[in-house]
Amino acid sequence: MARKKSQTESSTETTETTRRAPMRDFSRSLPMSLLRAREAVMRQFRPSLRNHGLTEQQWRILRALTTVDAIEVTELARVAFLLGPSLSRILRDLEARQLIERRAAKADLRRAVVSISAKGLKLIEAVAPTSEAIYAEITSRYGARKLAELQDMLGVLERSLVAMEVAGEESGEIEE
Amino acid sequence: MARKKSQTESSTETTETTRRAPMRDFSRSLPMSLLRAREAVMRQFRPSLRNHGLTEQQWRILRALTTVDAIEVTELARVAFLLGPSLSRILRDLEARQLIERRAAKADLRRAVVSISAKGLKLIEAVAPTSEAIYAEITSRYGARKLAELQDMLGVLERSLVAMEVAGEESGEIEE
DNA sequence: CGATTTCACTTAACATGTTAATCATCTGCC
DNA sequence: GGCAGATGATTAACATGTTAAGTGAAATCG
Repeated sequence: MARKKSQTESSTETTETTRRAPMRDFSRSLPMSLLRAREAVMRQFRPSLRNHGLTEQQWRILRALTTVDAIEVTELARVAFLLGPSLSRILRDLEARQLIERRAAKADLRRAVVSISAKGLKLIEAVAPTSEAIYAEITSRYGARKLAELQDMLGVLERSLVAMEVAGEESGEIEE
Repeated sequence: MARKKSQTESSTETTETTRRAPMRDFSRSLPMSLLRAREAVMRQFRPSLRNHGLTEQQWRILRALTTVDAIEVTELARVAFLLGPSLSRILRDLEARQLIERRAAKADLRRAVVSISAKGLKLIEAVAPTSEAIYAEITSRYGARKLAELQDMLGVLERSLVAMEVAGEESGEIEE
């Protein structure tokens, strides 16, 4: 908890003008930096996905399904990084479009097991070339080594924050 | 693409086998890395914001408004990095809650000028200490220098991609 | 001027993010 | 076996993301 308030005070003089240089500090916050970077990346992919009638999340799910034979919904949510409710809706739609197949797990009827269909695979194969070309272009422009370094730093950040959450819970704040 | 199919039977311990190293390449893509990192960051802030009845976007807007006297909607969308329709809805709600004030520009009745209200300022001041403490904690955990380097790399990436878009348009694809 | 086009929003419509509640099954314990 | 609590998945409700269409005001051009 010990935290010295050092650069938190600089906001007074950062607001030197209040009219020009609109919120330099704010737009440079970490969440904003990450948001803008991700948006800049996705803006490259969205048109191609859209041409094939897929949203970004639908693509993530189908893409994930190509790497496994079948997978339970909860596990799919984890790998595709979607919350349960979003995944539920999307799976319903993808199933209606016959891009995926779903069945109940024999040993536990609560669990649903999902897999990609032949039609879904065909769709993926139609989109993949463009996507990979875009990804290659990004890698080329930014630099493969730099890109790897960036992703490494993002991974470290992610793990730092998970550790931070754990640290915050080990007191007695599990009250509800 | 090649991934050896293990087993999806034996539901109980399938979780054991399947959860290790599934789709390594996919979950390591740049968009996923950025998404997970940002989510890990925002997960730290959301509870505090929620306690004050604010969403992330509402906070972004109010926070942006504290750095200027008044600002036009389009410009606010640019700084807070929100699309017009989202901003329209949020401004409507914030205005109903009397956290902001809105008036038409004298010189151009199409434009609306927004500013934060006294009530909005008070709310910001109530939330800011916690937010800044969290941000300081993140900075401390990850390292201030490393954080600055990360944000710099994100900025470079963003500019690379903008340049990439421009390059894609300079042929004749401005057809409708 | 006056019609047309452009511009600054705003609405509409649909998909997802987010949290809470619901539902069905499962598990542990008696 | 049966019941209370845990668990997997879905549904509900509201907020935002995203693209397209609509609205009113301003700029442009004939």
